[in-house]
Amino acid sequence: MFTLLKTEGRARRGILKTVHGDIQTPVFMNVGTSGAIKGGVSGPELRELKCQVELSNTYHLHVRPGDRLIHDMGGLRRFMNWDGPMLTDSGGFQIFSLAKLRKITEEGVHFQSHIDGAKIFMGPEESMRIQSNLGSTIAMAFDECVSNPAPYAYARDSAKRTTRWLERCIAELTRLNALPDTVNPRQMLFGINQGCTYPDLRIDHMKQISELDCDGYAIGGLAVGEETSVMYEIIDAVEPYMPKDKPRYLMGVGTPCNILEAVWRGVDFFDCVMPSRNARHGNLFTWGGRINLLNEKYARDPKPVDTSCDCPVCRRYSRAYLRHLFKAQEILGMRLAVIHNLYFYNTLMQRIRDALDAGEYERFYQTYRIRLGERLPDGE
RNA sequence: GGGGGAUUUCCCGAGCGGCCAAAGGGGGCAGACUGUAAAUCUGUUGUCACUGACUUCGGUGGUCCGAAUCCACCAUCCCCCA
Repeated sequence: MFTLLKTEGRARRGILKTVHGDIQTPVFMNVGTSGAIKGGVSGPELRELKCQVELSNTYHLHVRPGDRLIHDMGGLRRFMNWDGPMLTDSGGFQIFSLAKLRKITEEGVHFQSHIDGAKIFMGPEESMRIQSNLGSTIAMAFDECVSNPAPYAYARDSAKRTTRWLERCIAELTRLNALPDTVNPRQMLFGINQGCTYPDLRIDHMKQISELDCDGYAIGGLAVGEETSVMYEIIDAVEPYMPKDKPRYLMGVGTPCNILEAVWRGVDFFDCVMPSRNARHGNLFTWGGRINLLNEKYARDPKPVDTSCDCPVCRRYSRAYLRHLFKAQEILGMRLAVIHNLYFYNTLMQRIRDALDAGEYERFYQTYRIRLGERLPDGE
């Protein structure tokens, strides 16, 4: 059940009530693909980092350790000790990211496991069965994430197939939710809009899937090769056709600026590997801009990563120490960096919500949208 | 005391007469990263007046049109014999 609390222009402030707790939106979901945040942050620790929703992946967990095993262990939330809401991605993104290891048919997709080369078949029904076994709060429809740029005819045919797959997902999940040993019998389903960079295809597809009764709608297939300006144009084009009373999720996005822009355009849910991956590579976000901890200029810098941040890392450690940990390849360095970046993203969302509550989002957005993408100026 | 082997750019290490400012690692410096095959990938790493010039391969002197590469002596290190 999604409740819209307030709007400012197209920007929305809402709450999604779920069986695993309420989700205050706009929200950023913290990515733990294989049932763990890379860099070593545990489920319970996510709470301290103000994480509301954890995200894991159907394909990866099916390959290892197997979704049936996770079902038998009580579901992924219990398995990884995360008691809040969880969203599972469907495996559709792996059609894009593992493009060299798969073959698409109407029925589904044949993957070659990136771990051991084993043949894996995943169609809408398989994806729903796996996600049901994982027991996530929200399951994502099995879609094809197409790499941009793509030919018009391919984009059109692929989007049509994604619609047919969505109908199959709905039928299968309805059946699974009714089974007696289902981990979460009230698992929700979000449909996914596709159509590459073609506004007419995007709109047609959105109109079609909005007639199917999903619990939320995602925009997929963006930030996969096209210019950022094109991504915004597509959101602008498709947003008017998204149901107002359901949550909207921009999949895989993005930078802090992308999020500010997309909230301004009416998006409620986000997820991205950026805070964790960049952290592992020494790239940290601050309210004054990005910093690369590996830079020599931080070798003797006693300041915290972000002088205005109250995360567990900024309260205790200097840039110099973190840089040393990275240089010495101590895993603590990565872990602390990931903690900071996730806290930053979750705090960014909290401040977005606060600004919306106060009716001051436009000012907030204009203040930060450029700054957050730039390098932290020297000496700050 | 006698015999043999070594010494290369920040480090390790290839090179054994011209195509060598010198392979490949490491380290250093910088950049990328958007529903995670990513603790990964890319660039760069002698100096400068930088599509060219200059200095460099333990030291000094030599051979040669030309030497990191050949010769002599010196220095340092390692191994074997006494």
